[in-house]
Amino acid sequence: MKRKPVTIKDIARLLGISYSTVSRALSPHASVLVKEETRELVRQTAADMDYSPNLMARGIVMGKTGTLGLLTYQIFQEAFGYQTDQILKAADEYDYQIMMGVASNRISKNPRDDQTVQIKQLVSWGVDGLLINTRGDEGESERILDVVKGRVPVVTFFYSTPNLSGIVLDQLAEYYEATEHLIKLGHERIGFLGSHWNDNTPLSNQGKGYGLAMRNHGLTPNYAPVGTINAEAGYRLGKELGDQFTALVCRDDYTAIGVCRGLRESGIRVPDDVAVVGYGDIDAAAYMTPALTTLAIPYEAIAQAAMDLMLEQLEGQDTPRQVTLRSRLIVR
Amino acid sequence: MKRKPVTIKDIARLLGISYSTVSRALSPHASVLVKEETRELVRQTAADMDYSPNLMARGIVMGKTGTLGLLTYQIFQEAFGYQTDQILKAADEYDYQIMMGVASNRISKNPRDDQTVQIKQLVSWGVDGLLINTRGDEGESERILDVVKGRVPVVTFFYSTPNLSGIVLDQLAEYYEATEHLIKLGHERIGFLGSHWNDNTPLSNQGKGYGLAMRNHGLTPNYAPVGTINAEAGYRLGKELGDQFTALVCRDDYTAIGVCRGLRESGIRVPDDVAVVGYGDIDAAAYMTPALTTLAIPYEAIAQAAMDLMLEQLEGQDTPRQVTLRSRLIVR
DNA sequence: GGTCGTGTTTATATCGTTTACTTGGCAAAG
DNA sequence: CTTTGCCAAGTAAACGATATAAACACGACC
Repeated sequence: MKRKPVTIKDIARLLGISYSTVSRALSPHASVLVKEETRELVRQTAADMDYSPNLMARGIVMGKTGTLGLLTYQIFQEAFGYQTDQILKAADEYDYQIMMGVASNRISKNPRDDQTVQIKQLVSWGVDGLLINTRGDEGESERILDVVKGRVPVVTFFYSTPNLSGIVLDQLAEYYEATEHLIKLGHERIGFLGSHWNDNTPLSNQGKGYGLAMRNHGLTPNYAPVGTINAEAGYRLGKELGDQFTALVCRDDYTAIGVCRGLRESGIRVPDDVAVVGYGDIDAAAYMTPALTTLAIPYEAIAQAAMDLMLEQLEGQDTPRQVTLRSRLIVR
Repeated sequence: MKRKPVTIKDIARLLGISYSTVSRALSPHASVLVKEETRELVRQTAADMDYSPNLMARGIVMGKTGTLGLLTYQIFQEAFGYQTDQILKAADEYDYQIMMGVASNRISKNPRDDQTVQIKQLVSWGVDGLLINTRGDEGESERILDVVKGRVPVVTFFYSTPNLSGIVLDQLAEYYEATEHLIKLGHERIGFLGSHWNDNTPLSNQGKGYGLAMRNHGLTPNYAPVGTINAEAGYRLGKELGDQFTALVCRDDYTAIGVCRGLRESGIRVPDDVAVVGYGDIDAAAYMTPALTTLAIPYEAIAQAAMDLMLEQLEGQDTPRQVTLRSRLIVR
């Protein structure tokens, strides 16, 4: 029972005027010339008829849509929500709509969740620009460049992408600070739960920061690999660790929460026997017992900076520029 | 330096054939008749030229877009991510794209985060249907009906919307079960942290279920109001409660986590002195100490059912139908 | 050799907009 | 009384696709 949508022509026919006049009257650009009287009449009847402009038609003739594509992945993490919320807000500030694409790790019938496929989709939909939450894997930058092919401006955020404008989180510095914080508290046997510092990927910057801090203070770094980001993985690890460490630096809050639980189940007290540092400052982190010391990601600043870089490119600037931001250590 | 996008005409010109042939060769509908040889040639050159179809143009002439609008709010909650992820998956299964709109409670310069404004936007973008995460506030159903005006099929989920197809969570039954669980454990002084059972909104079904269970077992219900869903609110409440109760039923996991913390700060042991039940089964719930007993929302089933109802309507069926689902009590 | 059928391609209309270009009025100026 | 100028409204050509109907080969058949 789908009702045929009301078009500009329907309004014109009803009012007995040409449809270009209707288009003009309804135009958001106030500069166009229409008699105030007819404009008011058209606006009124349009509202009465429940007219809503066909944005596809508008987009096709104007060559732009006022819409930015936002591409993320691993949507089910809390961090995702915070980041997206801030980006929506920042985009809104400049009158841009957001069209979302999600490239998960899920295996789908169609390979739609592939990052490149999602990018193609968004470009095909005519977005004016692309905001991409990078995952930091090998060759990501080239892959993005290759599929976008300069058709739309791109701004990435989270992990560094050479040759593309983007926001980078200086995880090396962040983890250096977090590790040093633990060292200053007197800890010596500090472990790191995440990617190895010798993997030459952006992901390993966490480990690099940790390793650097350790060595700079004459301590030996020691890491345990963690694959996926969830509490379960941390939990299993925590049960195995025993009393090997007096402090642990984790790749994320979920891992941290899991590891706390795992340790406690092996009779180790947190934070008395082992101090744990997370990453992300999820809502639960502050209120769990014990409260989790963690690094708070500057979601709002990231969104702001990303939007700035995007507008810059939309206005013609086309040499890529990187902005570096830092998470704040929250000691609890 | 935005490169002009390649169109079907560009390909036709290059190959010296008419552009309708190109359109046919590139058509996803295999039924159209083109010589296999030319089809292959066109496909190849299209790929070489980095052609990507303009989905707006396609949508405008076909009268449909293969896209469903997904409208949510309070995106920063973990539940949102899980739900969205499942919906993306279910939609993908039937070859539908998702276009997201987010109506937050945020005050914006433009009233874009308003539910009705978002719906209008999505409809203007030509979505074939609308999946709406309801918030359960007064008159929501009428508001949605009024703005959609039958232009596209609608399926809601979470809170009941009369006259619209939708998935409803039977929170009354869920909270009855959770409360009864505590009663069977021997608790008598059980408090409820959420909306009052006499508010005549869908939101109050949690409280109704709790209240009913209490009275059915000869106990007196006792509730404390909680406004926003976050740990902070629960925390403040927890500090005030003292040893008033031996068990607490909460409107959500965040509140539960906060209240645990608050109680503990007033010297009350959880779960020894007070048992706490949450709602949502967020990732941290299972691994915090103590592990949180909670109600797990059936995200996947909701997504599946929502998609079923949507397809039903897309195929012509237009009498609204409601599907009721239940969260599973997870005792920890 | 003309008629027919079959398999491909091409011309053309259309979708709902915007916009450059015309046209029509009407008052002020020459 | 014609010309100029200006404002408002109408005409028509895009935009990038799909779809329907018409044109075109080309061999088979009577």
